[in-house]
Amino acid sequence: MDTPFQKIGSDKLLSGKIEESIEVAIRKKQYKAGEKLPTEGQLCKLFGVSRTVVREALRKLSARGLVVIKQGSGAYVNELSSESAIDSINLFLELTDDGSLIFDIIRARQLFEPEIAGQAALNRTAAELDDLAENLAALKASPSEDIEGQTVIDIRFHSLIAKATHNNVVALLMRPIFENMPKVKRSIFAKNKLDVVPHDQNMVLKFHEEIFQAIKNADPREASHAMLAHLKYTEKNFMDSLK
Amino acid sequence: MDTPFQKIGSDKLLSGKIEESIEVAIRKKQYKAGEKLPTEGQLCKLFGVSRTVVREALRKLSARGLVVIKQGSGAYVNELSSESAIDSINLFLELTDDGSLIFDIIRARQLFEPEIAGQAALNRTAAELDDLAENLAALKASPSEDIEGQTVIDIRFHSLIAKATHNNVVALLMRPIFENMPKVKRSIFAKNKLDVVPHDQNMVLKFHEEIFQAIKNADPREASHAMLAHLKYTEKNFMDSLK
DNA sequence: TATTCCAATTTGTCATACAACATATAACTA
DNA sequence: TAGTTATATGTTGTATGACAAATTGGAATA
Repeated sequence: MDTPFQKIGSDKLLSGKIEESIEVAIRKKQYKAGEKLPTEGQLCKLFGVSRTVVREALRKLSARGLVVIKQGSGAYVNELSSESAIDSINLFLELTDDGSLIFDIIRARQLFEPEIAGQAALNRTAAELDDLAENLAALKASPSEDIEGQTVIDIRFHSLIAKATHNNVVALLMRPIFENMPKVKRSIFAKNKLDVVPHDQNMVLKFHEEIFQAIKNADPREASHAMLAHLKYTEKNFMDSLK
Repeated sequence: MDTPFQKIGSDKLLSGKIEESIEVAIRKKQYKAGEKLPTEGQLCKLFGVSRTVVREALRKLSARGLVVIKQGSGAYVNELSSESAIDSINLFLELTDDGSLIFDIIRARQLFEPEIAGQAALNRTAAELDDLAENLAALKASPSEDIEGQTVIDIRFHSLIAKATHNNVVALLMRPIFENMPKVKRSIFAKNKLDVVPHDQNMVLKFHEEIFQAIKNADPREASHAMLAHLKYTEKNFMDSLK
């Protein structure tokens, strides 16, 4: 029977309480990134619990990417990389994929990336333009049969643009989308003859160059437009491959 | 000294290996959502390790939201909610916030939400229109001093529109943005007199109604336009509060 | 000074015991 | 019989002690 009452100290388990306690300390930056936490033994005394409990709490924190545990050394507050957060999103997308994930990725890109390109055109620095130019050169130099390599370069191109918005939230949220691009690409080339590959590489290069020029020219409308054209082409390519 | 070689069995630790093994089984859907995993004792025999190791592996999986452990009962594959993934993103944003988070949130919304509103205008169902109408009524009925309550309703309005795109990726990625809206709102009203509150509530209501009408009329351009106007107003409101 | 070696510290794993909780079965009561 | 209450069993939670494996820092050595 359900009652209208909420659970109070919802995490009854000791390991949960200790996990939370340490997490709060980290969030309050009482322990800074890279800093060493007390040893397991010290934590046992501090909390008055067994080593079992402390270890399980630390394991949970490490699973969430908050701390890194080094055997023989200690537990350290993680130099927070976004990896665990992104992985978490990607895991969720993969497990809940009912077959629509690839389509959703393609459509999401069309919604978001044109605006991102426009914003990048307004905010990009000279250094970021250099990075983009270097990326174009890499794609040009890539052997046409190396699809995996081209995909890596392609992802980097779009990631660089997202970063050039100078908006951390945008750059972060786009990463799960970019990291799923290989799935789309594999699905395109899986059932296709290899003779279409060089053609595709040239087309991608052409689109990337247009986008780059617009961003270089600080022309948001053109950047947005070029990006949308690029993504529409990718979608058409994908749809054709389904037949 | 770094070597060019990658680590092979990167997770040397037993608990890590077992965690990965169970994770793979779940990803391959050999264990479906809600299903019970073998007991700790059985897993010990299966992997030939101690209970300590098995328990730590299960703890890590539970910290990542893949399994739920119930004392006295067993470990179950989690009906995957997106909560842990979203929490993970929010934690990262909070810990890496250098003061620009609120600004990035505001700008990200201006980039993404107009397009989302446009897409929602194209794809929304009748049921989704009903939900939106209900949400508008709730905002209208909300006591003007209940800012927290209005914020909850506000978040739900924008979440409903994101869902109405029928794009799971879009709906998921917008959630960290929406869940940070209270920070913006608190910052607006923190230094302001309370007499501006009713005015703001009326303005928000007006914008929401415009957006709703456009979505109802299946007019993507107008929906997008109304959404942008709404967000520009919010930004202005926020900027004014900084003085 | 620079290197090697060793001892202390710290985390990793194992084994055992018991407590707390959940579940199914049996016994009991109306 | 139906419903409730004990009871027994299985499962997870916690504690303790022991030893292995890795790291670290200082002592011994060249």
